[in-house]
Amino acid sequence: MHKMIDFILQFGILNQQQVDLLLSKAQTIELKKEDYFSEAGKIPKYLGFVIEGVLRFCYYNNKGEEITNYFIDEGNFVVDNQKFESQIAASDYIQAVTDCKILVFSKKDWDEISNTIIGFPLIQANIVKKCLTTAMDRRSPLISEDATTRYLSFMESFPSLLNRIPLSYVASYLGITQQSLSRIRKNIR
Amino acid sequence: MHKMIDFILQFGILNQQQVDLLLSKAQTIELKKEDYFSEAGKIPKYLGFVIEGVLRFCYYNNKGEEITNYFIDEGNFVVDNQKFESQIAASDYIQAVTDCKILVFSKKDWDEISNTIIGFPLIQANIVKKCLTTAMDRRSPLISEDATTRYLSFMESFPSLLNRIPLSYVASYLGITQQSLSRIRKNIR
DNA sequence: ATTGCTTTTTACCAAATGGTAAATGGCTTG
DNA sequence: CAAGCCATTTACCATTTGGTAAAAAGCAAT
Repeated sequence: MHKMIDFILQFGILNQQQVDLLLSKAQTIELKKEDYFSEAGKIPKYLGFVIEGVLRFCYYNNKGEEITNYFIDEGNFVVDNQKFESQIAASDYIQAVTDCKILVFSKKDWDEISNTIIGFPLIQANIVKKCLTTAMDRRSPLISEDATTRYLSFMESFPSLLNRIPLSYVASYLGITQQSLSRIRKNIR
Repeated sequence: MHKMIDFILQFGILNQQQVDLLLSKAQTIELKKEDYFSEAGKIPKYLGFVIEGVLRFCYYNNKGEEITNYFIDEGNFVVDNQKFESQIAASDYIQAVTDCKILVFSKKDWDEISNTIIGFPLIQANIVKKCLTTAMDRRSPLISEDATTRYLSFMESFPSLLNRIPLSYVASYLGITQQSLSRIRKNIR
């Protein structure tokens, strides 16, 4: 539980009463591998903080290929930002890559927290900013480099994920086929 | 001037006095093509709103190649977010691609605005969120598609830029060589 | 240990992209 | 108009990556 509070406290100060309010609203859910946290076409129900496990953002492109956009692991918030906030149907799936334990807040509870704790909307906006910036910094270099460099860069971004997620997801994250990634790993060894 | 106010008003309400404060702090600067708005290794001086012209974010990768990361055109804020806010040396260059007219705020003035107008920090955070989300939505699809699709997607993202910026910048934005882009354009015709 | 299932690696050839260099086209300046 | 400069296009071949298919390896259940 406290991991989440520590995370939030990086972005603003909360007193004990406010921490208690937050924790009182949090529910724990468990997802099995391949379960969806939220689905394209549906309005996201929850904002979550990952206690254990790995999730991925993914979607289907024009050609029907499944593309992995991003990974989220322990100690991070997982949420379809724009869509949760405005309660609009999502365009991405958020799927458990491993079994997951996630602390979640419903939209209603989250709004109540936002309305009760002065300054919470700013804290929240700053968390989102941080997450988006990190995502951007990880994702951008993947465009202008060759596949080998992209894979090395992935390993730097997500060192703990390497042996926990299928190669096919990594390949799609890197924008190459699984076969190419396999070949690249062979050459690196 | 009003374009900027309109932009801000999407994210929160300001009264006339607050609008006047903002405008009183804004200075207009002009950049010639290829001038830098901010430079890698230097602390960003300004936060700006582009009145006229196009700028690009770029950096040099390990191999010394110049990579264009993003374009900013009229009607948008241009700022090295994290770095301006925390006054840390930037890692990217922000360069004028065409002659530009930009409304700028110094860090000192911007802070004064933030401290004076209640709720302005939240407005600001929401603007940044919006810009980052847009950037992310434009940038992400570039990874998992072939070069032709990436170019088509670029044209959708920045329709007004096509005939205003050198092909080499677009190519680097798309992660391909100028020659490949030229070939792709030929095939599309 | 064996079976069946899934993931990963290989292999083969086709297609796309990179790298070097030269040709073309467009624009500015004298 | 010509000369010079820069951006863009082409051409050529080497390299990388994709697509299809099969083999190998890992893993779980019996």
